[in-house]
Amino acid sequence: MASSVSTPRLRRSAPGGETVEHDSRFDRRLTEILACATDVFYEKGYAAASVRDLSRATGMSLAGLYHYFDSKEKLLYLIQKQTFSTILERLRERLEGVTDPEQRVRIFIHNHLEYFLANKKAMKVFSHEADVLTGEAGSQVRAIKREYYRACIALVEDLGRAKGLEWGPAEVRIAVLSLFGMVNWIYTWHNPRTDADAGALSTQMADMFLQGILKRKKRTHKTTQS
Amino acid sequence: MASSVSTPRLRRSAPGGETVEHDSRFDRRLTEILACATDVFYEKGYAAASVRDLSRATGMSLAGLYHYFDSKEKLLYLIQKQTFSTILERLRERLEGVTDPEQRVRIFIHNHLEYFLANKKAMKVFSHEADVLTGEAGSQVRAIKREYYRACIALVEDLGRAKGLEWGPAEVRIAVLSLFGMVNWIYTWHNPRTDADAGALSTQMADMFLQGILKRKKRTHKTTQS
DNA sequence: GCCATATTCGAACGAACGTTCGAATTGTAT
DNA sequence: ATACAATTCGAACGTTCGTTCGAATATGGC
Repeated sequence: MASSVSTPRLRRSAPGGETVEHDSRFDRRLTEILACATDVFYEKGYAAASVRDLSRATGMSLAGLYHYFDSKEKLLYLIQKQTFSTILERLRERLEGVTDPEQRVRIFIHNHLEYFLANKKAMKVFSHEADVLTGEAGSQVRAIKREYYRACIALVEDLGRAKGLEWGPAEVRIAVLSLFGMVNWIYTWHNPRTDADAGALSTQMADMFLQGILKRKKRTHKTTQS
Repeated sequence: MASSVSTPRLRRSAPGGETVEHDSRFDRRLTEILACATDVFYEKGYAAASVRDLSRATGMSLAGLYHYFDSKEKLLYLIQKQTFSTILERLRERLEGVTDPEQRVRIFIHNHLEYFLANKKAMKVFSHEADVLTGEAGSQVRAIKREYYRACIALVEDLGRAKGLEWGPAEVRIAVLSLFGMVNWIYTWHNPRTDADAGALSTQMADMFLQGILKRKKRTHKTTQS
C-alpha cells in the first residue's frame, strides 16, 4: 500500500521494509514513463501507438520498458486509474464543508474543468479510450467512473430538492450527461493560448448549465414534438 | 459525378454511358461494405479494426474487398464524408423558410440529434476518429466540419442580435462548443431502449441550452474567479 | 574491492498487419 | 456457345506489432 501507482511485476518486495529507497526509485521512473505514455497515447491514440513509439519517446530500449509494466494494456490501466482517482479525490476535498447546493454544483464543474485542462492529455486518453480495457482492469476503471457519475447526479438532485423543483430521474440523467458532454468535449477544441482558462470557463459553463436547469420551461412529460 | 460515393480505383468508366447498370451494381456493393465497415469501426475503433475484421464481417475475401477501395484510410474517408455531408444537407433543407431565430436554433439541435441517433455508429466513427485522416482527405472532412460549426455560430449570433443581447465572440464560441459537446457526447451513453428518442431529447436539450444562454447572468468580462 | 540486486539492452520470437497479384469465377450482351 | 469485362479469391509479399530472453551494465550496502 506504499505508493499508489506501482505494481511491480515480480517479487512482493523483500520481507523487511528496507527497500524503500529502491521502490521509490522504481516508482519515480514509472511515473516518468506514464507521463511519456500519456503524451504518446494522446497524440496517436492507444491502438495506433506502438510500444516502439514509447521507446523512442522515453529514450529507453524496448525491452527495458517491460521492466516497468506487464503489457501495453496495463499501461493504459495505470494511466486511467491514476487520472480518475485523483479527480474524484480532489472533488471530495473541495466539497467538504460546502453546504449550498448551487455552490456544490459549481465546485463540481470547476474541479472537473481545472483538472481537465491541467491534465488535458491524460483526460483525453481517459475519455477517448474509455472502453478499451477488458476484464478486471476495465471493471475497476468503470467503477470509478460510475462513482463519479453518481456523485454528480446526487449534487443535481440535491439542488432540485433545495429549489423545490420536480425533476424525474430521466430529466436529471439527461441534464447530468449533457453537462458531462459539455465539459468532456473540451479536449477537442480548447487552445490554452487563445481560449479562456479553467476559472472563466467553469464560470460561464456553470452559469449556462444552472440557468438551463433551474429556469427550465414546464413541459408535459409526454414526448410530443413536431 | 454520377453517384456520390463511388471512386472507382481504375478506369474512368468506358467512353459511352452504357455501363450504368454495372456502376450501380458496384455502388450498391460499396454501400454495403461501407455499412459493414461503419459497424466494425464503431465496435473496435478505426486503428484497432483490421481489414481482416472487415473481411469476416462482410463475408468477402480480403483481396475481394480491395476491388472497392484503395486503402483502409480511404474507407474511413468515404464513411466520414458521406455521413457529414448528409447531416449538413438536411440541416439546410430544414432551415429553409424558417425565420424565427430561436426556432432555427431548435431545428439545428433537432436535426443533429435525429441524425445522430439514427446513424449513431457512423457519427461515433466521425466524432471519435476526427483527426485520423491526413492530406487531401483530411482537409476535405475538416472543411465540412468547419462549415457546420460556422453555421451553428451564425444561428446563435442571429439569436443574440434578435434578443438584443451583447455576446462577445468568445462567449458565442464557448456556448456553441458546449452545445456540440452536449449533443456529440450522446454516443457514449444513449441506450435506445431506455432513453428518450430524438424528439424528446432535442426538446430538453434545446430548452436547457436556450435558457442557459438567454437568461444568463451578467458578469464582468474580467476573469475574476475565486 | 565485492556481492547481490535492480536496471537496461540487443536480438529475436511468432503473430498479425495492410496490401498486391495472377488466376478463377461470375455476369451480360451478342 | 462465345467473348469480354466485372467481380472474387487463395496465397503470398514485406513490415510492424507486442512480448520475451539471456546477457550486460549500473547501483548501493558491506
